[in-house]
Amino acid sequence: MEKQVISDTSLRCFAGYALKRAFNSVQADVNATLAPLGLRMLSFSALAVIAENPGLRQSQLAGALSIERPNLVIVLDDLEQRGLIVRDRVPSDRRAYALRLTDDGGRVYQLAASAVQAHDARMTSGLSKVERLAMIDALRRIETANTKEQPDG
Amino acid sequence: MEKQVISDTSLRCFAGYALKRAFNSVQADVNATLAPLGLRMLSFSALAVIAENPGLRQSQLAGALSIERPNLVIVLDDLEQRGLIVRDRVPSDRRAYALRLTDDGGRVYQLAASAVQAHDARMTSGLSKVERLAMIDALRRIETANTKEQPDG
DNA sequence: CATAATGGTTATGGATAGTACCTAAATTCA
DNA sequence: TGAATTTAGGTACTATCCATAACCATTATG
Repeated sequence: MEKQVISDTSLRCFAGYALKRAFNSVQADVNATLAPLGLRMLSFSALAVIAENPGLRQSQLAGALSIERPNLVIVLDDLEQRGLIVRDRVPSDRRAYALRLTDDGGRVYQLAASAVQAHDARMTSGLSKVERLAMIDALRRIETANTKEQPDG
Repeated sequence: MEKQVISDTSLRCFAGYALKRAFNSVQADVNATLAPLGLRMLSFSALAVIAENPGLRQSQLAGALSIERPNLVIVLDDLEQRGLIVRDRVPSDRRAYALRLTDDGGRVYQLAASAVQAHDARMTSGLSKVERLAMIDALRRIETANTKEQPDG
């Protein structure tokens, strides 16, 4: 039985198809990278933004990560139970929590950041520095292509 | 209450983060584009590859789409029930099915392809033709970055 | 003080992707 | 030929990701 080659030319010309395939590959690799630390793509992203913006609130974090608030709750529950973050009460607003990394969370984040750095370099090893930056810039423009910017009142 | 800006600089330098954000945006838009036709990203991709390779078998389609066989079954069941594809028996191998579009499936695929074409143009409207092609090429290199190519026996 | 808006949560569902396992049929090989 | 293995398709189940609706407590608005 000959393994005849299947073509997908009509899909290959779509940016979205290339995006999907590349993302699947990257996601599988980054999850494998983070699994030993008990993290996933989303929980690592959460740690990174908390590390960079200590004291931010959950809704701000959800906004920064472009996810809905309910989805963040589960992620933060997990990180909190494992002692990587704390939800401090905000004195001025008793509804809100101020998110911070614990010392342990900071250490885990540093380890994870190094691992993700290596992962990212590996995934983009076929690109020059210029190509890599151009691609990131292009992706950013795609991300905001259909973001209806409503003018501030 | 001032809306303080949350930064994600440490994540923005990762190609994978840009990829994830762009993909989420594109996926939401393409699903909204295909919803009126009763299709999703995956079922549209399946139609496209079947249209381009009439008579191919399910395992070949799964391989072309880089998904596992069980996940394809549900997609094909749906397309078959709606009369968009047929599973013809292969005389030379009674285990296998030859996948083909019906006339109706061909028409729906043409409509969907036009809609996706417009969607893709909209998503990449912020890019020049050269930038767009460079990005697609870069994404392809990322996709295959960690694909261990095992030499044929 | 009544109403609306906000922060966080719960519950739920859809889309995606993976593994384990089953059957029928084809292939390999002793 | 006949047993063991492989392959094609399918079933069942699970995990992740992301979204919406509805809810409670608190704060802001009028």
